[in-house]
Order: sequence, then structure tokens, then C-alpha cells
Amino acid sequence: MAGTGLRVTIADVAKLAGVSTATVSRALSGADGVSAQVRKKVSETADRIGYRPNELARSLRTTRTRTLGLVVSDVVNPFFGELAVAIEEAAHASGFSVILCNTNEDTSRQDEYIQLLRARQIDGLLLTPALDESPALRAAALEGIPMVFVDRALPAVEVPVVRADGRRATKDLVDHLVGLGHERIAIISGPRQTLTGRERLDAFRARMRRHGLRVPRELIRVGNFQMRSGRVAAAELLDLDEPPTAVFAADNLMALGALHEIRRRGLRIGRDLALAGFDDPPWFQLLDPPMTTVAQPVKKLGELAVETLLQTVAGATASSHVLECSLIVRNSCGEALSPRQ
Amino acid sequence: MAGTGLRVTIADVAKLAGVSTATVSRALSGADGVSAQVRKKVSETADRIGYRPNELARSLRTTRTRTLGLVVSDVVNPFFGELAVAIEEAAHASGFSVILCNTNEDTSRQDEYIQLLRARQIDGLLLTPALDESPALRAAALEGIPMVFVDRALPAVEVPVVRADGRRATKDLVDHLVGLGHERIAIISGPRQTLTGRERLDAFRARMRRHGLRVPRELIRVGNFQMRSGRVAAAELLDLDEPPTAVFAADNLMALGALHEIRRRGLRIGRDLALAGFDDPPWFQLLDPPMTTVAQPVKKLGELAVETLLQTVAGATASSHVLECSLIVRNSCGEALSPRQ
DNA sequence: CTGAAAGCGCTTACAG
DNA sequence: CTGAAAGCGCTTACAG
Repeated sequence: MAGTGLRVTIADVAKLAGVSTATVSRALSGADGVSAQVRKKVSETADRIGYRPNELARSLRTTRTRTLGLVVSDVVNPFFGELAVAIEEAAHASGFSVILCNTNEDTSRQDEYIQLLRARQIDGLLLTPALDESPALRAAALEGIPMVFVDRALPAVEVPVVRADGRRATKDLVDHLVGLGHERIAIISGPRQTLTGRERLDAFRARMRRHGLRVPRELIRVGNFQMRSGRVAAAELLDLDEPPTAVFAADNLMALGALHEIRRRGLRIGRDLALAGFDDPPWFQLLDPPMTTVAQPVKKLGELAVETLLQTVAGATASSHVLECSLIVRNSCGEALSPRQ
Repeated sequence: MAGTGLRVTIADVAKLAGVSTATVSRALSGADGVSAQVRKKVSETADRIGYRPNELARSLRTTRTRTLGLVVSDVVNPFFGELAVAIEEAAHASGFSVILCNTNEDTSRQDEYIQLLRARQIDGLLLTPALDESPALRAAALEGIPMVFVDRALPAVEVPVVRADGRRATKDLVDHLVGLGHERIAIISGPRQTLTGRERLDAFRARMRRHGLRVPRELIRVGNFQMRSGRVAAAELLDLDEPPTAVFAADNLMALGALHEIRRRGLRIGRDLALAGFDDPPWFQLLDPPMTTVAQPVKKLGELAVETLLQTVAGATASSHVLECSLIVRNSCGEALSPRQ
């Protein structure tokens, strides 16, 4: 039987090289305690017959798969898309593959994926958790599955978090808007359950207060980080008896939606209405005028997330990391008094 | 030992339920030939102790992993990004996971990924091949690894291809441009090695000829489907003694680059210069004016690719599929005579 | 330095 | 309907 089938196994190499499978394994893995002569013979034989170790068998034996699970709440969102790419890149550089899972913010789907990934014996789990708690997630955390959260945290779950803090940059943005003469500034914020949602809103209000400006309830809209919610919020704001002169959309997709509504009404940003966004997809600078926004260090976020996870996988206790965001001033809020870019 | 460790195995369930592991396996997999009584007992026990079969062990035994490898040439490109999401979605619906690999058009990296995925015993391979031939790819095809190409084909490799044909829509676009009075129309085409690159260029030239318009060599620029190449090409076109009045960028990223250059020079699309694109990322309609473009049925492409691959995996001979693209007329080429949207 | 053997956690002929 | 046993393809103590 052996050697007859299509797949070539370690036994085939052993037979042809005239050694045991143990020796083949050692020779090929670079373990020491193999004579140079035998090592050479083995690796030549392996090359000749095109042997590649079956990772499944190896993993079953070693209980390590060199595979990471990546569970993302919305990969279509350019922010998460870029993040996913950065993560794959970093994982690959460390010899890990990544299984991609998209939950669309669906908690039960998230749970399904977590179970699936665990059954597949992934070494670690990287996720941007859906908004609500979920049983499988709690269970995984409790059982000590190596895991790190990216961008979001869950209050009751203790897991290292890698994310970017938008507070300082949001304050810079408020200063920028106020500097341009805006006083009636609205915010389209993210869901209150998310750290990023709360944080951007809190920083916004705090800084407005610092400038002696109040933010009436009607100027605070809560979206869900998706395009449609941005459009709806913008419509509500523009329908106000006294609409805002500036709008801060706390995510690239909600900014996209807001822009949609603004355009639909024949208004122009930077002139009829100031609009600032969050995140910095490539097309932000191609809008007319280019979009002023708060950018996150996406690539670094991905790298750090993988690094942190791999520490946990290696048995070390990893800690959370918070990076800084930065304000990128363009012209969507009117001509800047002191343009920085 | 058994039962002491953290992971709970089939042996633990067997012992507690008082049956053999064979029976547990049968009961849980739903195989028939198990009494209702035993089945109940087993599944209750399994639930109680939180047993989940180790997929690695299962795969080693069954030689099927229910995992697909997805090798994409450039996931950051929104077209490929959307495609990847659609593929993951479709695969998941059929019970398959997908390992994401990004080659950045690097042939050697593509080969590395192919080897890696094969070592991981994936059931099938989905890829948008890098431009050049590559040894590992040829080998995989030759050895009959279930495989389908998406969006691109490789001349010497016989593998089913799932893609969208842009010829008809490109002709529609030329008609549209000519209808608006344009005669000096340039194209920023994709690499000649790609089917999509050649196809869009060929259709463009053929249709221009049909209108009795010639396309001088200087109006044909070849990019690489990336942003920078679109910018460079646009710059060259605008620097011509007699620049074109309309530009067709045959990919969303090259359109983005071209737009960049156009803006940089203070020109406005739809007025100073007509610009049409390919693909339809969400922000195309938010440009000012919104971008006229040729859209691909990305989601269907993904679904069909997975469907085709799974046929091959199941041992059937699958064939290639070609879908149609559609012209979406907006206003980036000037006011349309008979606007369709 | 090398080999025989056990075992990772399953599934599946083969018996009964 | 159920179980004992073999085996998927590796790695790794254990001997020598």
C-alpha cells in the first residue's frame, strides 16, 4: 500500500533513503543528532520524490497548528479590511497562517466561528468582538484560549486589547473646527457599547465644553459604524430647525453615508457644511474638497495584535496596547487657518 | 493520563457513556446503525463534558479538511477585497473555512503560499494568479489539485476560470463617450499578461474603430492595476501636446490614481476632462461628479468560484464561467444625453 | 548517531 | 446494533 498512493509520505522517504522514519523526521526538521552524511542523503531523497510533510499529522502530534483564527466584525469596512491584511502579513512573517471569518456583527455567527476555529485547533484567536457578549467568547476566554481583541474591548471579558486611542486626535479636531469659527458642531458617533464609540463621543463633548460650547442632545446622533446609519443621521441633522454648521462622523463608513446625504441635497462640504471623518481610506483625499479626518495606525495595529497574540501563545502574559491616532487636516471643514497638510 | 488533560477527547465521552469510541463517533456523526437510546446517552454525555471533535484528527483520518486556500494577488484592492469576502461567505455557507493569503503580485510568494496550503492539506485552491507563470502553480495544476482561477487565467495552465467579461460593457462605455462628443479618448489599461487587461483594451479599440475613430499609440497607456500607475499614466496623458478629452481607466485603483493627478492639476472631471473607471467601490458614486464606470458582479463571481471549486473537489469536472459586466452611467464624463441612473 | 515503538484523536472496515 | 483493532502521517521519549 504505502508508496502506491498519490501522496508521498515520510515512510516513502525512509524506505528509499534506507533509514527509519524517525531519522527522516530529525534530518528534515534540522534537529541535531544526525550525521551530516545521513542528513544529506535524506534531504536529497526527499527533494527527489517531492516530499512535503503533512502538516495535519504534524499538528496532531505536536498540538500546534501554526494557524491563527481571525474573526472580524465587518471585513467590508475598509478599516477592518486593511487591518485584516496587516494581520495576515504579520502572521505570515512569523510563520503562521490565518483563517478569515467575517461575522457581520452577528453574535451567533461569531460564536459559531469561535467553536469552529477551536475545533480546528488554532493556536490563537484574534478578534474584533461583535457588540454583545457571547457565550462561546466568554468560554474561550475563561478556558484560557490564547486570544487578543483588536480595536474593541468587552467589559466583562479579560483579554489583552490592541487598539488606537482617538481621544487626543478628536480634541485636535474640535480645536480645528472651533478655530475655523464653528460653534454648532454635531457628531455621528458609534454604538455606545463600543469603546471606540464612547471614547470619540466623550472626547468630543469634553473638548467642546472646554471651549465653552454646549452640545445639545439633538446634535448627538448614534450610528452603528455602517454607511446607512451615517446617511440617516445626516438627514436628521440637516432637517433640524437649526442644523449644525459642522459634522464629525466617527468612522469612515458613516462619513461616507453622511456625504451621500449631503450630496443628495445639493450641498457641498467645506462650503455649505463642514464634514470631518474618522479612519483614512485612500479615497478620502480624493473627495472635493479632500476630507479632514482622524487616522488610525492600522498597519501597526495589525502587527502589534499579532505580536501580542504570539506572546500569549508562547505562554507569556501579554498586556494591552494603546496607540495614538492623528488628525489629518485637509479642506472639508473649510479653509484651515493654519493648514498642516 | 486520558481524561486528566485539558482537552476532552472521544475516549472521555466513551468511558463516561460506557460505550466504545467507535460508537461515540457513529452516534455523534449521525451515522445510522446506532440505537436511539445509545445515541441519546452519548450526545448527552458529550454535551455535558463539552466535547468537540478534534478536526485535525478527523481530517487526518478522512483526508478531507473542509478548508479552502484563497490566494489573492492584492487584497487591498477593493475589487479583490470584496471578492475575498464573497468567497469566504459562500465557502462558509457550504461548511468550508478559508485560509487567506495575499501575494502582492509576487510570484515567489504565491508559490510559497501554494506549498504551504498543500502541506496543510486544503481540499481546494482558489486563486487570482500573479502575472507570471510559477512552478508551484504548474505543479499543482498538473497533479490535479482541485483548483479554480478567479478573475484571471494563465495561458499555459488548464484550470477552470470564473470571471467577468468586460467587453460588452466596455463597448457600451465607448458608445456613451462618443455620444457625448468625445473623439480623443485615452485608455489606461491593465497589464497585457492579464486576460482582463487585454480584453478591456481590445474591446475599447475595436469599438473605437467601429466609430471610425483612431486611437493613436500615445493614448494607450499600460498600468499594473495599482494606484500609482494610474497617476503616472494620467500625468503622461495630460502632458501630451494634444491631451485626450476623455480617459478610461480600466480598474478602480488606476482610476483613483488618475483622479489624483487630475485633481493635482486643478482640473475637474466631467468638465475639464471625462474620466470613466472600472469596478464600483462604494465611494465612486460620492465623487463630484459621481464616477461613470463598468461594474463587475463581484458577489456572484465569488459564489460561482466556490461552487465551481466544490464541484471539482467532489470529483466532478467543472467548467469555466464567464459573467457579464454592466456600464453604470453617472456624470464623470459630462452630462449624459440619456442618463440611465 | 540511529531505530523500534508509542501515541496524537479520530473513523471505518471487519466481526459478531 | 456494538466493539476491538487498524491506521491516517507524523514526532519524540526511550534504548542502545
